[in-house]
Amino acid sequence: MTKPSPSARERIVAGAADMISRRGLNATSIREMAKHAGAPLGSTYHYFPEGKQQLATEAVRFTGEWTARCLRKELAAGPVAGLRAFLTLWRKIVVDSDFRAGCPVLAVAIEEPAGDETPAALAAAADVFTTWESLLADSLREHGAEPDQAAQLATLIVAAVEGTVAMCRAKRSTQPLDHTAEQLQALVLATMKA
Amino acid sequence: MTKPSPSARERIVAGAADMISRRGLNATSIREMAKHAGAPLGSTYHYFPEGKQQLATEAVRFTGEWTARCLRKELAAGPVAGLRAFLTLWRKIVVDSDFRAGCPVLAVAIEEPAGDETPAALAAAADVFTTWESLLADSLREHGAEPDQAAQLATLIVAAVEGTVAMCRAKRSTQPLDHTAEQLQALVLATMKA
DNA sequence: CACTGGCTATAACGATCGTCATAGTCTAGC
DNA sequence: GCTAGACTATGACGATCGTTATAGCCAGTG
Repeated sequence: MTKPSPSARERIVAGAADMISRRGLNATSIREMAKHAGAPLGSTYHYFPEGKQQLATEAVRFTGEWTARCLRKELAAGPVAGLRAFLTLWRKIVVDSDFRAGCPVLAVAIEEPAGDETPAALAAAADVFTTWESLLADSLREHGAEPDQAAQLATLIVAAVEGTVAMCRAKRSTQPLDHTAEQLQALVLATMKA
Repeated sequence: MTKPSPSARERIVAGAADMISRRGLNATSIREMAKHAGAPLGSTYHYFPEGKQQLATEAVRFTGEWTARCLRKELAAGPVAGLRAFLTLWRKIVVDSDFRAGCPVLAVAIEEPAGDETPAALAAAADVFTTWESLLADSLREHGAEPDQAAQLATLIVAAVEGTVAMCRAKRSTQPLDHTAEQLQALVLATMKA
């Protein structure tokens, strides 16, 4: 059992998530993903026999789980801490990339399939959004929020953060994140108190 | 004939905005945009000599102005009415397209340029976001909101709506829009009252 | 009438796409 | 050593991309 420092497969998935978050799914070629991960093109189809759809699906799930893990850990200290961690996580991605990277889940959610079937990657994006919402909503409920208020606010948080990250990229400024952070934090506090 | 039907140029821009909102910028070819508008490929480069970047830029501006016009009109009846119109506008686009269309401004904002220069289309997207925010913030201020609260809330509204539309597409459900609408409406009311 | 300029029609350019096929290399277990 | 299977290397396939070039049509003006 070779025990890989990030195995080639993992490197490809992580790199694909990064590239998709910058250029979008359709604009990122499999050749570039392979090169970015230092892997040969042939390996890509060895690890992901279903091709680009499979790779995109795994990249979405990878980002979703990584973020969910971070969220889960910080939510132990309460919804406000979780919210702050969520915001900090995306702020770091935006700033570190000089406003060039965003959320690969959003990028995949926005591009329609060629045919009319629902691609696996889109379904994976929906799952990721739902997971994030559930984590936030559960924590809010545990801290005194009304059940439906908690669900609504969780949706608002996820949607607002995704939208804000995109706005920061367009404006090449973190001001939108500052605004959204203030408003969401106040709203979470108010919802918990009620 | 004053203007028998939208001119060929306008049809191309409007069609491009629609296609970009469905498939993303990079996945929409100029050939498809021309065909979708019933125009020959040659005409595209006649009307838009700078190529795809120019067409994308005009599509973003077109959507931005169309939406701003709608927003301006409804904001005359106050921030709550404006918010409701904004939400209704995007809900209609999502539902009428059977969850296949979204916001072309967001789609353009998310895709990085090939080189490292800032493409005109991205700058246009930033302008559109800023315009929408200003309309909302001004109206909020006119109705009793604190100036910085108004700016923050305006950013939150635009970001949340953009993100929510994307979530609705992924989930193939309007529930995210319902959640976001409730939360934002309550927040606008509370901000005005304060 | 000829002419001009906006628009169309058609074909081509090199590049790159997703995918597949095939042969070669490496390594673990017998 | 030898073989099986995991991985790499290489190259090709048809298609489509953004863009350009060139020739043709067809109003309106003189």
